[in-house]
Amino acid sequence: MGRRPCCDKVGLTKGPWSADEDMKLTSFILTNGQCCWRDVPKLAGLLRCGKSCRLRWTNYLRPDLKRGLLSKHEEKMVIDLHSQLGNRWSKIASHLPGRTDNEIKNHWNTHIKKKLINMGIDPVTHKPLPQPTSATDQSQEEQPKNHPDSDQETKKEPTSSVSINDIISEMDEQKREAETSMQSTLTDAIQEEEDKSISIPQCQIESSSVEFNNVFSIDEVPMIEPDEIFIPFARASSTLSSTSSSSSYSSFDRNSSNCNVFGHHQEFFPTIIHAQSSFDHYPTDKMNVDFWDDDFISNLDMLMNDDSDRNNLAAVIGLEPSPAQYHVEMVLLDEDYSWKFDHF
DNA sequence: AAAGGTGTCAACCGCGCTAGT
DNA sequence: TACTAGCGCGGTTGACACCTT
Repeated sequence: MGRRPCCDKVGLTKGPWSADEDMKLTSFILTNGQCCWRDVPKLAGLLRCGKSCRLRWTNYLRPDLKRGLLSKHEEKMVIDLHSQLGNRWSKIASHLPGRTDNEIKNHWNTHIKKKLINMGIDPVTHKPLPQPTSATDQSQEEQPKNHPDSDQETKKEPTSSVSINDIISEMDEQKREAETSMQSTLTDAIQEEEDKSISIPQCQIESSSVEFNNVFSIDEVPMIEPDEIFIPFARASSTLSSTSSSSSYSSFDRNSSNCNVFGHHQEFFPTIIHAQSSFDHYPTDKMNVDFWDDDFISNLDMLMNDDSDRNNLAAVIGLEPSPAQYHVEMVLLDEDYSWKFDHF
């Protein structure tokens, strides 16, 4: 037996809300606060059911809502939270002030899901797809969800570094040839850069034990605290990776939110960004500063998408501007999944 | 310029959970 | 304990905008 309808639908308006309805509802809520939703339409003079009023208010009229597309760091948070919480959109939304569950759900279904699939990552499990280009993989998202449910949400399935390696090594195989050709030129540029001392206040500059090999395991990547995020400028060459532990690391000025990726150290690519992003230890208010600053993200985006920057970069290191030679990937790793950005 | 296809997102639907009686 | 009412959630739909041919 189905549940009784929340209200008598006879004579009630459905569909898009008019400006007049919005105004009535808004002024009512602002004057009286949120009370019993069933009574709201009656008291506000609306021919809507209470449920519709609640939805309209929470998803659209609430004054604290952010409008517009999710920023990159919000998107990243959504992905990370989804890997931990599954399709619990309201839980995810609670970590993103000003965003609604509906908005996040829509964004997930229309944007993020496709991105992940294109990256060869299963949007349900957040693990690499077995055969990323196979058409049959598309159907995987139709499979029953295997997210941890509520009593399991803190449990994490161990990520298989081998499967991640499979994907990455496959990609690396493709870029190895191109990288080889630029290796000798890069060596000179890198040596020159290593002679410089990069010192930026408040920036976490440290050597990394991570080896940026063609194939790397996330097990080899040390977890760091969010406030210790650094940007290692690994060379776009596997054979140069062994020098990364002694190389300089560029980073960005946390106070000014200026990223120095392009300002002074264009010789190097940001290859790996690694952050422990357990939100249990990473309160939302911290997400608005430091690493996830929009300026920083947009600068990275510029590097990854702007041909002129690539060409400038090529000029600096004395190469012909050919995107194929700079097949650089930016990988963000988490305990549960790896997230590959576009590589150019 | 028009038609068809695709993407986006606000809104709806129905179920589950919880509090009250 | 059983039932009801209300709310919140996730899944789905449909209208509109935009894109492609």
